[in-house]
Amino acid sequence: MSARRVGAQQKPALPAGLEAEETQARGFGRVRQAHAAELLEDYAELIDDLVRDGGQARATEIARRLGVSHVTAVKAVARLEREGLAISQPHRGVKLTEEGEALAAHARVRHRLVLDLLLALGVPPEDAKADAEGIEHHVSPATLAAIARFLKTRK
Amino acid sequence: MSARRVGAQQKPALPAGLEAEETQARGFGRVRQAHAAELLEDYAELIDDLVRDGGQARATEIARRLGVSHVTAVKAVARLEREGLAISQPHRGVKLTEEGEALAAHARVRHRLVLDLLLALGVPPEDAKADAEGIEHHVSPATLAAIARFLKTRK
DNA sequence: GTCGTAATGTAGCCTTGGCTACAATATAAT
DNA sequence: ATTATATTGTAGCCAAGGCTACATTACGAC
Repeated sequence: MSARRVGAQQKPALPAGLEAEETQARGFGRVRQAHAAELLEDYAELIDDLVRDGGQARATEIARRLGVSHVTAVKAVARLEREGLAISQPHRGVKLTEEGEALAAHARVRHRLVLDLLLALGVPPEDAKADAEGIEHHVSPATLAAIARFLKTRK
Repeated sequence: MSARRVGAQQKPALPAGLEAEETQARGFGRVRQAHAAELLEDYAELIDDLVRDGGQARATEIARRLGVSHVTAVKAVARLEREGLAISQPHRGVKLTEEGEALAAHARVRHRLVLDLLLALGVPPEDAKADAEGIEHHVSPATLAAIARFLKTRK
């Protein structure tokens, strides 16, 4: 929730190599929004992983995985709950709501595709994994589709 | 400047689909760091563009391009100065220091390569531009090299 | 049942990146 | 010169994402 005022002042020449202001501004706004969503997606994805894998996702475990303090994890989970993506009970771990699961599923697919792309390009697995984590959140549906296409034809 | 405590507690089974904790935590830490650097890169890149193109980069113009208030832009420029990446004088715009230019140059190359990759994959230019903006900051040297290789063989 | 350890919760603080509103300057026109 | 207009600067506020330190609560052993 930010990025208003995509100001349309007077702009005469519209110099060579630069995009139109509004276009550019919109692009950056998109990035900022992606950032805001990122955290939720990361947590949802991880919680989903943990639940599938161990039956439950505890705040402390989440914190460990993410490399943050448990407080940070708890606050993030609280935010997930606030957004209707998860439910948690004190000593019984966190669960995703349907909406949360949908988000996680989506994130998972995207993540997988990005990772596969990087691997297909010959990026070393270690780096590919790390980069995919950051990249996935900035992949639009259009790009996702393109990646899928690419991987299919090459497989 | 964060992400300590990459906790190495007891972990027995190391369940199937999940990475080792530390590895995973390190990955996320990397992403967080990338985020911190992002803003500086974006500003440096843009300032460089504006200078090349119009001879000067004014705070207001930067703000417009980025779609933020001038205050935000000014604060960011202040941070650039603090980090030794730029110098600014009141009504005479902002200039990059050598270090700043190096950063911008690096960012530019990366940006270009990512964009070219997306275009090569057949992503519509509009989306490619927007996505590249977000993706570029999460591309490690290894991935960058892989992209360059890919583009070369395909050209 | 008590007690120790691990999991959660709370309080309070920091930095970043945003914002609006208002103040102060420059530049440029008339 | 004086006045507009545009550019910068300042103050003060907000939410997010982190942290440490300390308080509380469950669970399991014994």
